[in-house]
Amino acid sequence: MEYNYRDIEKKWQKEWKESGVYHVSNSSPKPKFYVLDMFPYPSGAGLHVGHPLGYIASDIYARYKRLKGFNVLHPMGYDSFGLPAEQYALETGQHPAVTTEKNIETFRQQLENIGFSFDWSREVRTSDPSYYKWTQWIFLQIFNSWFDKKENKARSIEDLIEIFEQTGNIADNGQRQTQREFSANEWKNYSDDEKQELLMDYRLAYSAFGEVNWCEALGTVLANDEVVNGASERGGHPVVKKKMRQWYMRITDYAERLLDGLEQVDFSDAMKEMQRNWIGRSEGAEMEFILTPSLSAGGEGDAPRKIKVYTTRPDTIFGVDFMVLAPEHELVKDIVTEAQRPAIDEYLTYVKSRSDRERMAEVKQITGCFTGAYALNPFDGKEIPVWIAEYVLAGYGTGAIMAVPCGDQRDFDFAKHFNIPITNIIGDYFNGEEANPTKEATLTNSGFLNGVKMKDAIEIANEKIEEKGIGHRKVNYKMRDAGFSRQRYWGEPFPIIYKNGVAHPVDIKELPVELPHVENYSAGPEAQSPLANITEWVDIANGEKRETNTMPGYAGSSWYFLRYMDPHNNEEFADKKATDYWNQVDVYVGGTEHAVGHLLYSRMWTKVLCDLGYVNFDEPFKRLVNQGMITGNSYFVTGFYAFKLEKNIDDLEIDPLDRKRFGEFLISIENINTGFSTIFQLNGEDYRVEDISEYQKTRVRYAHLFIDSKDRLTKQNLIKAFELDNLSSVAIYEKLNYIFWDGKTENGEEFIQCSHEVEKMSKSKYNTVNPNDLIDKYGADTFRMYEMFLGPVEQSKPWDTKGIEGVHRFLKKLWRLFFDETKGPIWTTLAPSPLERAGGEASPEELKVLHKAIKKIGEDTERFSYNTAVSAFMVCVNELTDLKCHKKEILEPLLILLAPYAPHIAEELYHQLGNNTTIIDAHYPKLETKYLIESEKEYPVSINGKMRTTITLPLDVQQIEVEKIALDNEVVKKWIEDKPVRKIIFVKGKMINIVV
RNA sequence: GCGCAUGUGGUGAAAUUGGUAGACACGUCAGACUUAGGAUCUGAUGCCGUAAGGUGUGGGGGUUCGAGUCCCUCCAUGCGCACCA
Repeated sequence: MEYNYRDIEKKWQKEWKESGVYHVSNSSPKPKFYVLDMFPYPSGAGLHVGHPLGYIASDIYARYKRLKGFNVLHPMGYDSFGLPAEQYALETGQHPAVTTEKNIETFRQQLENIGFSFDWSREVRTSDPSYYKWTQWIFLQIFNSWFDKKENKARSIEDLIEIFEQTGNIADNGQRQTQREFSANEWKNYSDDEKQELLMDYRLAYSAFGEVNWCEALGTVLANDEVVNGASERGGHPVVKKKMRQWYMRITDYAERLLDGLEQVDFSDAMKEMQRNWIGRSEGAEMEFILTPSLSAGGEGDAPRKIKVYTTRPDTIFGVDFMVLAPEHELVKDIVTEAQRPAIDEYLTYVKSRSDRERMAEVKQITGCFTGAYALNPFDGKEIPVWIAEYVLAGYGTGAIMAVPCGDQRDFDFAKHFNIPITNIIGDYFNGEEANPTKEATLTNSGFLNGVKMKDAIEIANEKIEEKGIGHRKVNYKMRDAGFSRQRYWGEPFPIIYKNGVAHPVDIKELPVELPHVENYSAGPEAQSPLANITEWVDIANGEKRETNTMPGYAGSSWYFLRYMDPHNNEEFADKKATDYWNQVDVYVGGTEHAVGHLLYSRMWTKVLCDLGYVNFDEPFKRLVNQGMITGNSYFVTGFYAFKLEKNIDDLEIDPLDRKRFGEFLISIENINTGFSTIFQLNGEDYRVEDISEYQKTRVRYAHLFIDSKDRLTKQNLIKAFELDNLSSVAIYEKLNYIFWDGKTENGEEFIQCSHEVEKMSKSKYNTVNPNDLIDKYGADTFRMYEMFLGPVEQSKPWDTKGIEGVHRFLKKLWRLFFDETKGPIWTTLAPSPLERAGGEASPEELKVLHKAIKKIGEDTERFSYNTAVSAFMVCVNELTDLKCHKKEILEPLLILLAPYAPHIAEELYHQLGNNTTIIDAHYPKLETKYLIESEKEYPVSINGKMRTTITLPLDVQQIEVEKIALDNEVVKKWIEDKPVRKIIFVKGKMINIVV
């Protein structure tokens, strides 16, 4: 009987599905365990080999925990709202719901092929009205909350209204940037609309005018984490700043708790560091500099104008040589002198003309302009010139800085560039060539701080600043409130209605606010969402209008892990009993790419829900395991070559989603023989031969090519490839005139040189491998084990199918322990001959092999070291083969060990052995250490730390004299002959070291 | 620039606490069985050397009886952040 993985896998997948063995109940006497995967966005591309890595890892863990006697929640669902589906709809007119449904089917089929143990009865889809009803409901809870800084938690907005009615917001003490301060009486006299407007400054979900990241190509605003280097993360389209009314999550209020919470969770240091970095906490002081008297606000008697700055280094106050305002700073127009006004206006025009992208790209370029105004150093009264410059950001701190050129490189460069004299306050630490940000220096030229070490001076300066009443200590965060609205169709509608232009929540009884059907997905008037076009939906009675924005992609994913606990509940987002029972996610497996997006948002939402009493835990994920990315090999062409386009790239029919990174367009040539992809990169412009030299890399997509050499593409081969390619995308090439050469080489052959680069696997790079192909060839069990065998789960690694044969061989070898090709079943429950012990009783060697595996595999599984666990299986099967062990007593426990890794073959053989229940009902084999203990052990003996020989001793020997060892060991005898022995060291029962 | 990782054979990688470096697998070589082998099995395989032996975990230095592991320093690669005051 052969190992027929196709039939076996099909049979058991069907069986598991029909019997629902993986369905899990919310009540069980067993302890609970929650193993969660980051649910996928069902893209049209389907799964590639990189996707399942984390799913397999978590599935192994879930299956392992079940066998260990836990009630395991291991669900899966789909993050089915999102931009790509809508972009696709725009192009094809297909409703996103339809394409999403289709994509989910593909995903589901691919996932089922791999044999996961998900409880599909708990599947969630964020685009399902019965799901987003609760997304909207949670949004309203957040909308109806404010953050009490004294209690450091969210509270109901009703509580705040009560406070306002009693004391107004004066007691608030300027903690919140509100439109105005008011007393209780004033509050009571405000109209309802005014009250609502004021409350908006407090709500945790609020709408406000603000600068947003506007992406014209996608027709929507984006959150900060969705913008990478001035371009949209998805699609790589340019992003500009724009003032718009938007919804926000007041995540900044949770900055401190999001930081503190990291102490309690088991995330990797890198992940924690990334989150800390994103939150960007810094301690410092805010202080005011008075502008010279001539610049007081109005006439003689008015209070002088002040510039408020933020600094983390108040100790350097005497080193301030100039001040810089962000060009957008509101004070600029007031303080500029007549003489400087033309220069300033010119500079402002220049700044406005520059996109964020340019600003970021040209960081090194130093620009700025003197305002003509001077500020006074509050301690020594020195006059300090005030400049404006791009390098100071309006959005951070106060939008103004005190510049200390001897301590800050940017300030130093600026001072050098504009010839501003530099004061040295750090003595020898400053060499005049570059700034030195040290804290070790002893201050000089620093008034009352002279002779004080900078480290200590910070505290002294802070005290002095507060004492003089010119400022106070302040903690700042880089993180901003998260933009929460999108001008798109395919997302959750806001449960918000405008009455007289004031936002009101929809009555909870009316949820969900369903997404209406539209015929046309293009933007509404004035860059509004497509929903704005459906007037019959927008306009309710009495001039009331619906909010037409939709929620961003991270809305639904910020709480889905809670919905799995009670997915069919129509009364609540989840029964409190269910959330109490399942509690935190014990193990969360997913990629690092969500470090600052999804993970922060879900942590915040959980904290809000916890503050409001809906759940009992305020960190959603107890332990996070980041699977590494599986990278693909992309081969780049590095020689000279050229493509000439007859048409502008914009006229080519290319899926816009594939046009990553600003119109570059990608073509890959796949070498099917070797499994490598060869990729060229073609800039998205018409270009001619002479332009080529500046392009180091060029990609070509979609031409399938058969070549023998993996580093050489000949011109002829490439032409052949274009001819051979019968994919639809060939259409693109028919519009291309390709010319490429160089290569004048040894034998005059024209060729293109390739170098290869390892990058993230993605459809647009054409370096993906579909798991179905591998499963078809080797089976799901082989695929699962191979993905784990590849290396540590947490590590990124290039995909390479070379080693898969080895894993497949292992499974076949395992099969042969049970079946002989000709004889059929060969396992024994009774001794086959009188010479062997009766009853199938296993020998000590066999038991040792088994229990060694139980120990090693159990430990490895526990710590997610799956690659070494797979190795341990191989060792075990090799040893059993050598021992010719076919005893059920040994083989059955081995199958249970194997079941998490290769569930199909384990299940099949388990049944072949005569079991009638599925393996899920089995118990993980108990480790009997007694089988591992030996009475004697061979110890390595080293002399002076160098391994020389071995010696066999009884196990219980803790100490031994050198002379005794020397008695029957020639090597030791020789070594100690004429030398005095200093000491002998017995190391942890592992080895013996003799020092002579 | 700042922060965080990681550097071990031809390749993917093991080595849980400082204790026989290279488990396991790929690849390669040799052999067996075969009409055949892209099936299966056996053996060899870090490097230098016929061998004895020497040498070896990015480079240099240190601690230790003993270092892949700890400390210092330099180098390389990857990831994250990036005018954040």
